[in-house]
Amino acid sequence: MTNIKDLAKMANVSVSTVSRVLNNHPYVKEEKRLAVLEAIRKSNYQQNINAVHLSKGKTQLIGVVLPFTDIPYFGQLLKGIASQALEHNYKLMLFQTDYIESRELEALQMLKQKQIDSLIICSRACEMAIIKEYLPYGPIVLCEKVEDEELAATFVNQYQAFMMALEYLYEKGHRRIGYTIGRKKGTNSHERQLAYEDFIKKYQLPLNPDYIIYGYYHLEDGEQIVKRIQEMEEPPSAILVTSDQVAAGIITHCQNEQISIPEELALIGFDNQPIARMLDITTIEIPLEDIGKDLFLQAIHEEISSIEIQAKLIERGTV
Amino acid sequence: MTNIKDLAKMANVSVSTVSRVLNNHPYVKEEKRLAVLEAIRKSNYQQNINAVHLSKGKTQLIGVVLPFTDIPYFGQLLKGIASQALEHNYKLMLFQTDYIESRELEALQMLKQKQIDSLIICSRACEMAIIKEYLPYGPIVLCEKVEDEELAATFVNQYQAFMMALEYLYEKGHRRIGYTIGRKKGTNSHERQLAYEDFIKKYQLPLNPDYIIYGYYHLEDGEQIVKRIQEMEEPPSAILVTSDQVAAGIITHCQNEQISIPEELALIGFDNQPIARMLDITTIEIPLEDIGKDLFLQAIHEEISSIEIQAKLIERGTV
DNA sequence: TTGTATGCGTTATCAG
DNA sequence: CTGATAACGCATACAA
Repeated sequence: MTNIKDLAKMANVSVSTVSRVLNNHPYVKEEKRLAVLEAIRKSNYQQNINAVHLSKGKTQLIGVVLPFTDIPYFGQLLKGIASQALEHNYKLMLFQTDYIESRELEALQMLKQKQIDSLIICSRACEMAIIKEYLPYGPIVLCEKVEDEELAATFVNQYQAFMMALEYLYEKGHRRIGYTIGRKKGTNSHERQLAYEDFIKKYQLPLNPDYIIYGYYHLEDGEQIVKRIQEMEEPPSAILVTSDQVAAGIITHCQNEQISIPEELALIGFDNQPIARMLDITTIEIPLEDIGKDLFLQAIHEEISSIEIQAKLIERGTV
Repeated sequence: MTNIKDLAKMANVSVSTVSRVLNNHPYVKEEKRLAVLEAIRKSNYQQNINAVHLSKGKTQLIGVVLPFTDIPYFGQLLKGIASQALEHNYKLMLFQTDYIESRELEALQMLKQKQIDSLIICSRACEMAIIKEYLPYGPIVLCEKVEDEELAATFVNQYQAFMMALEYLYEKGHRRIGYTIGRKKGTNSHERQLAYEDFIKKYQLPLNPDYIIYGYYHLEDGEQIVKRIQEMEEPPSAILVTSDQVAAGIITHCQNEQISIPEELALIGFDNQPIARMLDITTIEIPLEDIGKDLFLQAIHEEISSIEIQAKLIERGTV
């Protein structure tokens, strides 16, 4: 492998000049520049990027932490992130965590080790306090509401989104309303729960703990959910499903079971994924790809900002 | 940031000894080891991984090239790859290409620049010849049938899989059989086409070019496909759909259009994704996660191997 | 078992 | 505009 030293020799200049040419610095006589370029051409020179990284202390690499890669929600987020990474000449380092804390720590560690310049955490299992410990080592961007001034974030106002959906169902006459959610933990889940509780209180509805159904992420989970609902003494007349995928699963299973939607069970999905349009699912639109883009931009910019995204209700046929 | 030099001073040893402790080398007196460990503890030392990379000429990073991140097919492949990466202490660098050649080249470039140790190409747009040029710089693993001895690959025998599906449809009495596919280009597509042509020839069926429908990847594409079929003078009685996602889309749209499956249109999906089980889709099972694992293992092993995966027909209700 | 010296390939500083 | 030379932080051959 030829290096800049070799190039310098070939072009009869110093390594500094070679470096200048390589980095498009001004103040290089055209003549020497051409000589260097010629040497590069002839030698099939290839920059060793690790040396650049070491020397500069930067890697042009952004870490992306997400629990699952095979869930469309994260796939779309990733798509947005990747599109901007490409545009800004950054590369992505992927950390698929399965919500296992140690894996999230590994990603944070990479930040500390300077293998990545900043870290985007799409969803996390570990404590916020731990994350904050790593702030000195580089920007960290989250995809959830965060009160801390030191942390950048792009997030959906989940409280408002949830409340909007609940109010809509109430307007439509529903009084027994439940919701399904991926996991109980997490800021987003918490925000939603708050909205739910406030809603319940506002209209003085009974709080039935069975109506909060969690642990489901996938299309195929719809079956389980429907089963659980069917087993209830007083099943909900409507449910908020925090993923269109799961909503689609529920609908499909209901068809098999001859449960008519929305008559017997109304539902509102989340995200407005293609499948929602397809199955005519009333849903809360969340611009995941755009959020991904914002997340990336925040990861490479110095200023710490907090971007709140408003969700939108899309009325279709499941309510 | 403290470095090994500082540690050496603190522990009253040489940098080599520090390095040895860091890398668990033998031949270090317990006493000195403890001194170093203590220094590490006290100093909040953090190894600069870029320096390690430069020094070693390796990065413990594997590149993954794939066109889309929001298609379950690739999500599952990625899941398998990621699981093994984790197990073997490698990190992943993601290249989302949208089948744009220049992006694939970028990934290959990274290999040349030694930013990644090897490259897994899940699907490609560029010529094989180009890929082969980069072979000197590190292992390249493909996810398609490849005759070249220098290239590692894990792939599904698409010809056999396709033929199996076609024969099954023939047995069931179908004579007008079409298929939908993501793109016309690509080894996998080619293999499938070969199988299709051989099948047509074998049973002396008419070759209707309209029956080969390409350009569709997503669930929501089902609508388009059904429309195209409906517009045909002599529509196929059965189609092979090379993605369960698309198959699901077709089924959903057929329900809206009151087209009964399998009576009016039979179909066989591909991959055996959760959605296939859900919608009771007859499909060709492809163990994507396992393939992903194999791809990764090939990427880190020296020996070049070629692993052929057999697909399996799963009989359900759409034929 | 330990330390010295050198190399890894670049960038950056500073003097000219 | 150009070139020496010192970082960057670590690994390792070699000597002891």
